[in-house]
Amino acid sequence: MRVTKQQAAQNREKILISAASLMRERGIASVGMDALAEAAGMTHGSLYSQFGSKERLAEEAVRQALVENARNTSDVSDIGTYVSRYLSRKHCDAPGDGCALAALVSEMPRSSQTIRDRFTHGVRAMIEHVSGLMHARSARQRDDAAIAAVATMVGGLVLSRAVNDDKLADRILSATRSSLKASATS
Amino acid sequence: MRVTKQQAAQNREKILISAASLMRERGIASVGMDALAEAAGMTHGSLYSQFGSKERLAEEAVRQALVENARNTSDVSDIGTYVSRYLSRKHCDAPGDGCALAALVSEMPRSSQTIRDRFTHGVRAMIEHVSGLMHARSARQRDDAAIAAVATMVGGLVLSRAVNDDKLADRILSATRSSLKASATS
DNA sequence: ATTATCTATAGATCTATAGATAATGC
DNA sequence: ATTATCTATAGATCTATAGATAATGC
Repeated sequence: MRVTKQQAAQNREKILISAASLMRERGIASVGMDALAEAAGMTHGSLYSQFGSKERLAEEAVRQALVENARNTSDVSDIGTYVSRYLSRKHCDAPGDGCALAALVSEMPRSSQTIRDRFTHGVRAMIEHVSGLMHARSARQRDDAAIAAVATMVGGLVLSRAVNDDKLADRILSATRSSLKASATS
Repeated sequence: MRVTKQQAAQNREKILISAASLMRERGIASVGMDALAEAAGMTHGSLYSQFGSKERLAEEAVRQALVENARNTSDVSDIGTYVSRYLSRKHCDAPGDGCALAALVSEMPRSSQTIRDRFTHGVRAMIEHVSGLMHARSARQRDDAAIAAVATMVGGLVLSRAVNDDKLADRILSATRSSLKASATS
């Protein structure tokens, strides 16, 4: 049942992409190798021959999710668009395709150093992106404003996903959006 | 090995308090009944005779954690103090004694309805408390400002706990603190 | 007699590995 | 000959239950 090198590389990509999505949806620790294998359309034995361990697969899947995030937001060049997209119903309802920081942030205190390092790098990347969209005079002020904006976006998104009431979720999204837009114009 | 009714009630309290703390530290799903029993100084069989299932224990432990939160913040009557305490190094380093919303928020999308209902109630309670400390004219404006402040606090805290770099963690805490204090005086 | 707790264990699930299979790659 | 994948299974862990124990509560 051996496949071509090319096919094996494609399978690896497929595993990574589906794992990056599934881990954001269900959590790294909570999702099993069987579920990850099924999502990729293979048996779990194949995941082990490709990655060796769940930890290794998780490391690569976190990298994959962060790369997807960077790619999906690279076209955004103004803070209003960034905030509107991030704090949208669509983003709220699609954790598997959404921000890896919001999806994985709570697991980081219990994650390995390698995974936390990659996550931390992703946090810095998001802060730098948002900082570049800020209008404050000094770089320090822009960074501080960006950090606060990132915290508000991540907090607003995870809270809107957590609550068991759609109206409250929408209220959280709209209140955080308008707060960020008000502070951006001041 | 039977104990008095009073002792049994005390044991139940002890289990609840240590479970509320351990679940905030390690996550509801990630902590096992053995670990919860050990933390309470009992065997896991005792936890089952007291609560029947892990789900039931988790439901009560989430309630316990939210009650503790309400009690710990009931004395705070100005927004500056609230923000300073919430976004402090001390709070960041003590998830087991800290805000249940920040500790459990990411698990809620995968939690039972009962647990999510209690969590949602806790979110409303925090918003209402913070709203009462806001200076805006209308109730609607105060609520919106409170929601945004809660999102910034929760986001800032979970991000500072997640990153693998103490300097960045401190920067996140201080930037979110100053952002919230600036918006409170405007 | 009732019951809070403990011990032992069942059954499910999870990570991981060994060995077989079958097709590629040299 | 090498290797990507699959099958079968080991070993650990996790939730849960049955039955024993021993002291309370009526």
